[in-house]
Amino acid sequence: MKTYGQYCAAAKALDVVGDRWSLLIVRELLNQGPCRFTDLKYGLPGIPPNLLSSRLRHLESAGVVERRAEPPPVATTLIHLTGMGRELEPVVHSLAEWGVRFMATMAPGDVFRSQWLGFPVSLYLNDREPHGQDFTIKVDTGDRPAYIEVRDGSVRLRLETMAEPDLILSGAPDIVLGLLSGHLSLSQGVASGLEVSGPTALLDRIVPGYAATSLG
Amino acid sequence: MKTYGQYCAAAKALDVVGDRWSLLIVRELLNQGPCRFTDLKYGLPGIPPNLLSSRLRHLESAGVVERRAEPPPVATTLIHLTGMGRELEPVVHSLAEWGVRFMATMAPGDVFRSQWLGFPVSLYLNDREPHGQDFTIKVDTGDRPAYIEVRDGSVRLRLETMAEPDLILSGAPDIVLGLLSGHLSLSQGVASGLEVSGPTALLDRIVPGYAATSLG
DNA sequence: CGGCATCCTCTTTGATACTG
DNA sequence: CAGTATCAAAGAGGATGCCG
Repeated sequence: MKTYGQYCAAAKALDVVGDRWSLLIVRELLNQGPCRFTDLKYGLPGIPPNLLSSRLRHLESAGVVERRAEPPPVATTLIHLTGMGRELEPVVHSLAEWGVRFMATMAPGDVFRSQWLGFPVSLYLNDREPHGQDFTIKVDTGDRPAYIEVRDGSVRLRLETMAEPDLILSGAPDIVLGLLSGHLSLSQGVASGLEVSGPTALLDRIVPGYAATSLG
Repeated sequence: MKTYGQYCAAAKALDVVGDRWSLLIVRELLNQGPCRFTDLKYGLPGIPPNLLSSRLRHLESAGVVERRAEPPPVATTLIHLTGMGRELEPVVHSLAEWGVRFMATMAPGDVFRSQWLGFPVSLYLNDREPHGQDFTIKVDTGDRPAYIEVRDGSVRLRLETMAEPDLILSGAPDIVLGLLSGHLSLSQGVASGLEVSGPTALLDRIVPGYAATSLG
């Protein structure tokens, strides 16, 4: 991309990460951690491989990402965020926070990846009973499963397989999101095809307005 | 721009404001307030008018900006940010905060506009003596003058003409910025062509590390 | 496979000129 | 002042091929 040629901090930032796809590459590395080329491609549905390649070279030369040849058992090079790259987290998060307003309904053709649940989880969920028992919720949306881990008073999204979840949520991404954000009650979710197995009272601990909506 | 087709909050946000120039248009409206087409064009050096026009239409249909026909004495329509548009402030600010690292030197050919001093002012300057006397610094960088107003413990950038500033700073944008950010001492600034007239001790009140650098 | 590079078409951009 | 018109050049998107 051509630089803006403006001596302004915001324009200089966009000179580096303002190209199409660039901030989404950073999003993937923030959500997934160090990635192979293929992992990035999977997390960026729609990107042509030559563009991914070109963007990575640009971000690498700008010092946002770096490649490291990993020792066995990985046996490939992984793409990491540098310190400078991690400092883009506030940018990506504020964008996501602004963008949640468009998530009410899923457009036809929209693709979903489990790791994108990270934003709603950190935005909406917190543990109302920080000294209660730890628990785990498995979330299945058609992509690989993700896990909401409630532990030591914090709520985190995990992408690795976790044994014996206490609750399993299964359904379309927008329905699961509606439930987690408190915009949909459990009964509304179930009416829209959500399947729940396990003690639903656990949701009470972390979902905003859950008590209210479950009464209604 | 084609939508990313991803059911992800960050991608949805970029579907709306991810086009080239879009976030800079928002930057101008945040810094300048409601603008005429021509004011925007001046604050976005390098933008072709058809692109500005096209972006404004897109942002308007997305609900980020709106046009309002102003009564006399304005006698033209002004472009305003909507509430949704103002909520992009954290996005633009976090971008600017990330981008200040590229401001150490001004690239040849870079254009500068006074209103862009708003970011460094809110990022770097605060009043160390909130109960001291109010004062005003006029900053002249070749573009129209801007004023740093220190009043009631807060430091703000003003773009309207203000009478009788207590101090006048005059010099190239990168030198003025170096001084305001504390990366340049007063003597280094003067050695680089900065002209100062008035009681320089006032800078002590608001510039980070000023005491240290003025000693060194 | 994983990690790109190539080719081709289509859209967007940038620069300039022009109009109500 | 507030745009639209025109046009060349650059970039994006999609398919496919190569090479360890």
